[in-house]
Amino acid sequence: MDAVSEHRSGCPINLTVEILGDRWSLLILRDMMFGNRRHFRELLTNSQEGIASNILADRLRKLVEQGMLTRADDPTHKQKAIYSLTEKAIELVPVFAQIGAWGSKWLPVSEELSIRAILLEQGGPRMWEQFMRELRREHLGESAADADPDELPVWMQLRAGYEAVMARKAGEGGAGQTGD
Amino acid sequence: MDAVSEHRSGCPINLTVEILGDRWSLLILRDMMFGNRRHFRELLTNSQEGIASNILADRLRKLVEQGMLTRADDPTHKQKAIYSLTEKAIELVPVFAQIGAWGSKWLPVSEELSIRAILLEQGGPRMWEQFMRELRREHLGESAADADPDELPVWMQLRAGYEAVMARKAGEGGAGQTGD
DNA sequence: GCAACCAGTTGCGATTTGCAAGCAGTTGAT
DNA sequence: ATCAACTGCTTGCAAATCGCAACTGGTTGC
Repeated sequence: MDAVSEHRSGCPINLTVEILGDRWSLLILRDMMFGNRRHFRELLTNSQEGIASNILADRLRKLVEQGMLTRADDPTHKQKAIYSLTEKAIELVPVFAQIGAWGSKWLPVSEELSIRAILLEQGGPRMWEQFMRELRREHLGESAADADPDELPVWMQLRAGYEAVMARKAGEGGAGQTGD
Repeated sequence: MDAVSEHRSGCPINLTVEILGDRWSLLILRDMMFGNRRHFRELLTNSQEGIASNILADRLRKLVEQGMLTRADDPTHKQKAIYSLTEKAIELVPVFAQIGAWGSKWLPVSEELSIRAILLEQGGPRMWEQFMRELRREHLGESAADADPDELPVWMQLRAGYEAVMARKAGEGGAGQTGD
């Protein structure tokens, strides 16, 4: 995958697989999009799936190379790096929505980890667009001029859904836990 | 991934990645869905990306294990095996549509290999549903009772788009090639 | 009878993965 | 000023996976 571009084929599915077709890249983007992680350590220690630090470093580097992420210094801490989603990555929201819907239907998901996918599916393209606007504001620094003040932000709707499930589960008997 | 189900997490995105997150599984499903490949050799020798036979055999076995495909003997040839998409796999059509749309927009696709993705995107959920009905008829043996006789089958629309691009390219100067 | 075709399998070097530990710095509290 | 905790990684290494090439046992059509 150098400058002379050694791709296996020019098919859009294949080219996407070449970028995202491994066991970690999509999960990192998911955590940045839906879990609001921006720093290396956040991604490392809050990872549900337990990514290793060398693999995280490698994937972040590749995602930056591919134009999916940008890396910037954190002004509050000389050693911290802030990773941001690019427009290219933000436009994966509909892909995530469809994958989340499919996975929730066909795979043995846990309720609290799939509620957000289900809400996003139910919200449809309109909600996806709204969520992408929120991500642009957060990651690309765009203004909130086009924001609809009457609508609850999508990230808040998703968090509320997650917390409702957790609260119900805690009440039902098990010892509940908060956290993202 | 045994009976005791050792998953990294119950997140729908993660579980999907565990099944499809490699460099070949999605491409095999793509070729079966959009290229109408049903036999081992078809998948092997017509693969745009050049999959190796051992990897193809391994992925087919895993996809059958996961309930994405079924394998049956071909009555016309004692050695031939017919692979069919299951409903679980057919319902990946919207995922493919979104990935194809995203890839076509952001990656260096070739026109003739992305025209089908673009047509599928433009057709929207209505076209995806129609295509899924066609796949159910072809792979699950469902009746064509619900088919709309006024509508050109999706696979035919996609093929027509592909051939139109190829014909134009051939006319424009280069030596064109047919083939799927 | 024989070439072509069928779905894979085998051997093997190269690459990738994943775990554990370590590193050179920075920060904040004492 | 000191020190523990935290920062984004890097390194070493064993295990698993990948991908190429050759090969297998059997079937089919001519």
